[in-house]
Amino acid sequence: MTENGRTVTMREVAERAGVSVTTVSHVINDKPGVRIGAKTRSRVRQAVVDLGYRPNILAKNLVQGTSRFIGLVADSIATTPFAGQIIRGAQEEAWRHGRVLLVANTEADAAAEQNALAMMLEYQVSGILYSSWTHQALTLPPGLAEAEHVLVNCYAPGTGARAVVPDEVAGGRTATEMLIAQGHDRIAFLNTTSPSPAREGRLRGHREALVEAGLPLDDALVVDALPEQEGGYDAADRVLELGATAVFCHNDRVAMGLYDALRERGLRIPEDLSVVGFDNQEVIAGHLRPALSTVALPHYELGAAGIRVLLGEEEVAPGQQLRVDCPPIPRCSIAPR
Amino acid sequence: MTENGRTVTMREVAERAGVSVTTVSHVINDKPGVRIGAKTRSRVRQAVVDLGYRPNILAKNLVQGTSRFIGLVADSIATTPFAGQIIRGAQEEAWRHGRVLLVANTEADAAAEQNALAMMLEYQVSGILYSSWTHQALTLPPGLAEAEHVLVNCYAPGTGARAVVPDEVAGGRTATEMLIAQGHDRIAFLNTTSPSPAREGRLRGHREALVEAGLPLDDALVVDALPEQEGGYDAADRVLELGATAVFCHNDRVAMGLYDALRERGLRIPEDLSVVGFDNQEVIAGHLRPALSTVALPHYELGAAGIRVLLGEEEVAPGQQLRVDCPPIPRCSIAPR
DNA sequence: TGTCCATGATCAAACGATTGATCACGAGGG
DNA sequence: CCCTCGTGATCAATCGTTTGATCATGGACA
Repeated sequence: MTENGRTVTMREVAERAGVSVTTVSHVINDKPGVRIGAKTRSRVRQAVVDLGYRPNILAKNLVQGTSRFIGLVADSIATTPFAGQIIRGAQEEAWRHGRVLLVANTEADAAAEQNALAMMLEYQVSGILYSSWTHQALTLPPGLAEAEHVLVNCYAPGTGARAVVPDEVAGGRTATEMLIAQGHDRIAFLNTTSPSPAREGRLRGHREALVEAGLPLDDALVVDALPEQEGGYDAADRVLELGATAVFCHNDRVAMGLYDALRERGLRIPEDLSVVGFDNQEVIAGHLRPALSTVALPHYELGAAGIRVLLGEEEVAPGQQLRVDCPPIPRCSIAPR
Repeated sequence: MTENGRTVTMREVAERAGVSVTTVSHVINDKPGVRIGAKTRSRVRQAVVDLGYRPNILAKNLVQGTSRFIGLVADSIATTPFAGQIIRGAQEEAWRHGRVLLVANTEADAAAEQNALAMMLEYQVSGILYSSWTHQALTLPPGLAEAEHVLVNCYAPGTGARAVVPDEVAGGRTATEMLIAQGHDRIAFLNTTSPSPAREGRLRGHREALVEAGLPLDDALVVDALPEQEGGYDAADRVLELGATAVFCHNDRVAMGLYDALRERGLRIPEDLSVVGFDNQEVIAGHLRPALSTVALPHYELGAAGIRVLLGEEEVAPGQQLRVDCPPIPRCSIAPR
């Protein structure tokens, strides 16, 4: 719309420039292999700016039979700040490729999910990113198969769907190495109790790091903890009993709880105990005292990589997972032994 | 696309049902005032499901001249979890009205913003929501005026643009009242130092509540604090000197800092000091020990209300603001005097 | 003078729907 | 037997673009 409220069409531009719509189209799109005189070109360009013309992409999509839409269905923007990062990553990467993201959040509601998928298909999306805020295995909704799709932060065994997930194993290794690098050799691991790729993966990485450093594997040092603030708080005594000098917490919230418990016992971080978290949940990790050293879940990258896989810019075989690095975020909660 | 990869068009449905496209269109849209025999109807319906036909909304939009798109430009999904809630609110409300949200985040980059606006206009959005993650005054980007628009969590004085903002004054009053209700009469207010609608509004609301309760206005009780964790941490001594029994913190991060400082001094919340925050930043407020009582910034509602205003469902005069309530979120950090 | 060709621009058919106007047909009334 | 009318369905134009085919013009060349 212009100021007068009406939509300016290509025909109006053509009339003002005294040429045909075809010519206008050719000029605007710089169609190669088409000859338009220099002065005609500039006359058209002038008309375009004079009228404030904007092409109607919908019409363009229609005739070209291609759309620049990519769908993103997220299961919960609500409950977590993480989803926002996935969306942002996907959105910016899509943008870079001249695509537009159609976001739908379905709070784990199957009906809403079907609706969202139907809508996306109606909008002729060229592909769909199906994301989950927590790294997990899941079954795909019917309908998803009707478009090209890539899973983000989740995977669907046996479906042949390609997925982009965080590299939990490498992440667990990284966290542990951050502690080992400072000379710690008795490291407790507050791992979550609920089975998940995160639980298994981080544990494996943790062990790999210990083995690599020639440290003993002591199962007693791996203690169960609810993956929340309470878990860390409650596990504090156990950690102290074990005589650990450093703790790898399954996530930042657990670390937060541990902080509180230690403070109440008059212990200092990192002087008395070094702590490393996981997730890099900004508001927590960045604002604890001392700021929490942690390992980041690469949500932004997951979203962005999802788009790249969808657009074929990054190769992933059917049924395979692309594992994205979890980078270390050193802050102030680790001291040398 | 169906399994065979091709897009099913209305013509194919028509052929299979042995009728014209017109008839198919009429049946699918249940066009009132049009007569189609019962058996033809069901033949068409059957063909639709057989072929897995989905209407091409782009074509529909084109001929009808209306689009179901609404644009949302957000200045930073990146730096804050709040933006996510605005997006979610807008998205769900748009959805309820059968609209689709086109999200663009422009990290305060003017060029990106222009791009985003251009893109949205090309997609024939029927309106644009322009949002900021922090409640503030700002100047509108050129181009925004080309479509109907509503500002969310910000306002632009002198432009006549309608805005939806949180009711800071009422919020400040609410927070203070939560403390007064428990018998507190000497209440410190750790207010931010940076000028903003939040600073002025919450202070005004704070004062209104005191006056209403017949309490004295003591300017000494309003102390400056950086609106971060550090601000709260550093202000702890001052609060204790003042002999306040309760503290209203400008935001949850400030409260978090105050928590730390008090814990270090061996003081307990809420027994020794009652605390109320502002923002209801989930990860913080919900996970502090004790959980922080606070006042919520209604980000979800802001987004949703923005859509309603845009769609004319909620009346707001040009240049006026719609103020959205900031509801109290009682948790465990306030004790009776 | 007639032919050929490069140049510059237009024609017209699509894309996939919607929609007001129109048509074919048989029944009922006069 | 003709006219009218209700019923059921189709015709054809339209939305704003793109795009392969086509046309008009004038200069170079034989």
